[in-house]
Amino acid sequence: MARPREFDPEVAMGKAMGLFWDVGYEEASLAELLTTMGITKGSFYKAFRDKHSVYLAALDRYNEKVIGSTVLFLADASQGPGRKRILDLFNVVAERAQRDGDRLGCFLCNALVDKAAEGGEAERKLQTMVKRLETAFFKALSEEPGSNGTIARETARGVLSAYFGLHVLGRAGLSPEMAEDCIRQVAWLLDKQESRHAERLV
Amino acid sequence: MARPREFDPEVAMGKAMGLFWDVGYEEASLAELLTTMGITKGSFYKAFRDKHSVYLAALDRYNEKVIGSTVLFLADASQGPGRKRILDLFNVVAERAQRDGDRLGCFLCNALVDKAAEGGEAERKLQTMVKRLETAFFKALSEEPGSNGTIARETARGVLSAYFGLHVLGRAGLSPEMAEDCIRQVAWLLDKQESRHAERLV
DNA sequence: ATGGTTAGGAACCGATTGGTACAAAACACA
DNA sequence: TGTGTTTTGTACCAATCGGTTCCTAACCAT
Repeated sequence: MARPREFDPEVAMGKAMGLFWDVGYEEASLAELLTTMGITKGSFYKAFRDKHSVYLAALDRYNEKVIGSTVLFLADASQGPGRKRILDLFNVVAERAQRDGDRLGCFLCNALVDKAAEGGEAERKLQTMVKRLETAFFKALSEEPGSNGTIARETARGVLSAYFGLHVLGRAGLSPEMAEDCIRQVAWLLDKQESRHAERLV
Repeated sequence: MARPREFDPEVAMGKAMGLFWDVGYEEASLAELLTTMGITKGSFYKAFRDKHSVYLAALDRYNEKVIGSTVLFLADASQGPGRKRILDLFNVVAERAQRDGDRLGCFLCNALVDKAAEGGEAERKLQTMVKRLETAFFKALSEEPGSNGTIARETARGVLSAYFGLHVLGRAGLSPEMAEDCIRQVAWLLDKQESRHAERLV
């Protein structure tokens, strides 16, 4: 009994997330946001509250879609052992960073550095996402029999920081050799954890 | 034979660097920049070109002062072996990140993520800074007799990515346990390199 | 066809953006 | 004490910021 929307709020939010992901909160002007969403001001303010709430929603969306699928991948035993899944993830990240024109990096990582997040609701969202990633790594590392929780936790955190580090390096243009070497170090961390577990089993 | 400056451009630039470091380029409005520099518009535009050139100068200053002293520290053999110097550096970073109110992180890391850098002169500056840090780690790792260049290079790059990763985690509020675990992983990477060198000496 | 209801778009808002113009103020030198 | 030169502060600028208002267009139900 009224005029229907001409756009899909879901896909518009997707576009919005892409922009915030790419350029951050402040750098994304409302005008730019509107053109990338493909709607005009009227529709925007009818459908959403304001720019900031769209940013928060974009963070939620990233949590659901991107973090969600990486967590799923890290938990998917059909993809091989935990060690392999983690390395595969890193390889995907490195490959994407090397595709030219693709300097998105990781929205979570970018937003952590972006000052827009500080203090408010955004910061809490970011912290829960960090926690989610950490425990995803942890679980992938804990699945082997004989694994030790403390050791797996340590390793997971080291892997997490390497994960963010690789993304940061990706923002500056990541050479294939650099990427390869970074990933090799992660592989060492994983090997180290395996051998420490083995020691405990003796 | 004319009116002298009432401010020291050197210290004003220092304040400017602090602001850009803290909040990034876009987020630092000219008005905010002026108040933190302690000068007014007239003096600003007489002494400097514009906001962007001050940003570039701030990057240069960071390169000279902060990166410079880090590189010096990493090269200072009187501070103990290379392995210890690297771990000491990481501990300093972690401690600073845990002091509350101190969420600066690393200007280089922040600027890499900040979209303001992309494409222009800023990006080149950032890339040279990254390279400088990498070779500083590399040299610290290469000083031991019997060390292998390829292995040291790999390790240096892994350490570099962990370095950035720790800074990113610091922006989100770094718990002491998280910091401890991250640093322990770096220690493992360094141990790994030592044992690989030892193997080659057999 | 028509009335009720909502979306869309453009005009408009005050505030703020980075930057310029210019007059007054403060010094060095004569 | 002038006088020339530079800094300083203020007034001003167009452009853009995020956001509101309001009228028209478009749809559904009757």
